[in-house]
Amino acid sequence: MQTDIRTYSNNEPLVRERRRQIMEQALKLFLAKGYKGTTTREIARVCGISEGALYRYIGSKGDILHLICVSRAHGAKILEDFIRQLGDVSPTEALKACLRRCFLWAENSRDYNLFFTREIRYFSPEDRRILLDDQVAIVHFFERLLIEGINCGEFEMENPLLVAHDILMKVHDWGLRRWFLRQHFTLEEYARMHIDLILK
Amino acid sequence: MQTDIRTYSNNEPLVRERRRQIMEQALKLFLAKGYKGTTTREIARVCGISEGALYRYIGSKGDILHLICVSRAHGAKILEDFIRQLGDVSPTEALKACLRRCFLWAENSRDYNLFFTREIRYFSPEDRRILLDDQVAIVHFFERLLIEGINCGEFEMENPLLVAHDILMKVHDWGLRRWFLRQHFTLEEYARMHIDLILK
Amino acid sequence: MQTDIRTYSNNEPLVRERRRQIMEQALKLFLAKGYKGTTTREIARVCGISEGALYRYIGSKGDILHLICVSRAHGAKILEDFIRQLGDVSPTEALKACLRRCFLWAENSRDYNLFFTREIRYFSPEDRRILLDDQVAIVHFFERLLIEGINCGEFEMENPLLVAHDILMKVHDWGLRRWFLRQHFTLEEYARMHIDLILK
Amino acid sequence: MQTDIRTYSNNEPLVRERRRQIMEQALKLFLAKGYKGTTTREIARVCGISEGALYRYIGSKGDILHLICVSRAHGAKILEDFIRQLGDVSPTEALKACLRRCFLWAENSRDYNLFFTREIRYFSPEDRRILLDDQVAIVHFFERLLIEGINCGEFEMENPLLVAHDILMKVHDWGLRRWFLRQHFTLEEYARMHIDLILK
DNA sequence: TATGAATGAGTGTTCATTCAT
DNA sequence: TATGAATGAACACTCATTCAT
Repeated sequence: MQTDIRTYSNNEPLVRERRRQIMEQALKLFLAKGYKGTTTREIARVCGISEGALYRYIGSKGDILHLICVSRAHGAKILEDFIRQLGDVSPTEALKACLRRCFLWAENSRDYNLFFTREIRYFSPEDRRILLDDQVAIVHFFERLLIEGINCGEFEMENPLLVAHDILMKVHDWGLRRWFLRQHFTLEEYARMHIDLILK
Repeated sequence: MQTDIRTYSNNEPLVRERRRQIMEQALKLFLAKGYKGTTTREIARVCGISEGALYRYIGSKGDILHLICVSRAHGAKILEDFIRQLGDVSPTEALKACLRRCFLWAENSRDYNLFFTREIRYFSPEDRRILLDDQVAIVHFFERLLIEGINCGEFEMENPLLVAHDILMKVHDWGLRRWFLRQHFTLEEYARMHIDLILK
Repeated sequence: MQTDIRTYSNNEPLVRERRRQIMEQALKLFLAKGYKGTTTREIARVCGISEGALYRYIGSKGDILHLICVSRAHGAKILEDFIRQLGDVSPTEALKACLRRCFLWAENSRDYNLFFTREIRYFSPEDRRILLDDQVAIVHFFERLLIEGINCGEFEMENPLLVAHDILMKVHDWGLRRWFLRQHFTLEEYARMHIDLILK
Repeated sequence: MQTDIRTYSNNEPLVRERRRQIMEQALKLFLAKGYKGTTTREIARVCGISEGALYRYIGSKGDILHLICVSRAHGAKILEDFIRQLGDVSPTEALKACLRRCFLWAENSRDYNLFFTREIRYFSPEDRRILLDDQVAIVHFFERLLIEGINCGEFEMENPLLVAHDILMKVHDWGLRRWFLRQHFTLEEYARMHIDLILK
């Protein structure tokens, strides 16, 4: 029974910080060797703590997945916050800015997105739901943006949902196929070119 | 030790056929439960053979990954063969046909592509190289096609490599994000819309 | 998942025999060191097999408890069978014979009874039910015998249930406090004296 | 290493009181979850102290067993004290009173007796000796009482040791098989009936 | 003196691989 | 050749005990 351990000092900043460290280190290992291919011993070692200490901060190996999930499934929220701060701009300007922001997010969250794509199977059903819902929310965020632009007469397109999905795909791609893209483009170039392409 | 087993009856058609069966059955399990989450016992059972017999056809569990790799990392080759059979057509027509062929391939190879994406880390460095090279070859195949079209004056674009990469991305996407796309499009619709989009 | 192992050759006599051996050896260890104090490693070692082999025959350490339970919770049945074979005798004779049989059972099942008394906590609720029910059934078996004798006028007693319970208690005691009783009585003597005492 | 801790403030009443508390609380847990099934963390928590503080009062988990042993293996002494206070009464009266006292002791010490029976194996050999010696002393206490009565001509029996042992057995039984007996008798009834039975 | 984080050997269990039959 | 029982190192996780603060 480890639950008692995790609850009685649950919110202390020190514990939260430790958990963040564990999550960060574990993610690196998971990316390099796979979730199943990584042992708790290795996680403890790269964190510089003993196996026993590891279990002071997590309840089980699976808990690390949950920590990763809750700390990173916020793509849609980031965009919503971003557009709110953007103020009153034309749909074209808003789309451009959001796309740039989204590519930046993909760059920063590259490891997480890669991990979610690869290891989605090992997340709990609830966490899986959260992860997928975030993806769907991002698509619908861009769809709304596009529809607004269409209504203003700034864009013209047959199927805004398809284009919105295409955007998310490009964004992910920067993470997933970076090994290839990096040889040919910087993020700046890649983002600009795709923005041009989408806006035709 | 796998080498001694694999050498003594390496080319017999029966052995090759068995290996294909094992690979096919194992892949299904790997997709459902992950490579590490699948036991050799399960593989033997779904193949209808004993655990001992399994090791007559493979040298180790990892060998199955190799079998999957060599039997399926042929995307570029399929396209080359396809275009050869296509005969003498305009770049636009060739591109359209190749795109359609490529979406079809993505549909048929969905499981394999998904598997490669998720479990790439468990492949040997050599096999990883083979897999990545095939992806690069597909991109360059489309790049050549696009450049040909530009030279003929049929297409016009800033960066054919970017567009070529975009194509591969869309193709993979049909497999990877099928759970979302299927709700909104059929493969036919999706292919047609993207072909239109690319050709503007 | 070990269940698949246990099911496909479940009934083969060899497997059953192995299971019996494991149960027997494990019980010895459990008695000497307690259920929780005994490791599966030790069980495997005294059985002369590897840890992996152990799990071919049992699904978990707890399963051994179940094996012990089903193989030994038959005290009431033994008595019923015994009295059936006894044929037509007077209640006094029947009681005498059954008491002797029951003391013999206690002698033979000493380890099991001791184990049940000590480790009842670790049995599953279902097995616990089975074990307690058997005890209750033995008490009621003797109660019936006593009531019969009372109705025939052969015995005379205030509360046959109390006496029946007293009998079971004495029987168990031969097992539980043998270290003391053995110094003073043989089983034969002990049984005879208690039979006299009960029949007054 | 427990010795150094226990020696330096061994006799301070505060320390002794703490130890008593720990023993009392730990016993409750041991009874509910078994000795091996109870963690030192749990013991510390129910005592309202930290894990580190626990080790100021005990040297090891096993020490708690010793504390339980020395504080409770006094059945014979209780009876000796009781009979001394009883003054000058007939053997029959003395036996009756002692039996009643002993049933009461069994009722009050039920948890301890149950614990000793179940977990005897985890006690040190020395403590085991102490516990068994107390049992033997109780039997001999009653044996002496019975022999006295026989010599006075008040009782008549073949083997007073057997009867003495039978008494202890009945006494324990009230604790061990209480789940069954409670359904049919109160302690009062049970004691009275057995006293009648023994005195014939 | 008291705390509770840290330790690491040990637990039950799994599974790729081997090998007697 | 085929079988499946056997192996044992490795896994996720636990807990009595220690020790810096």
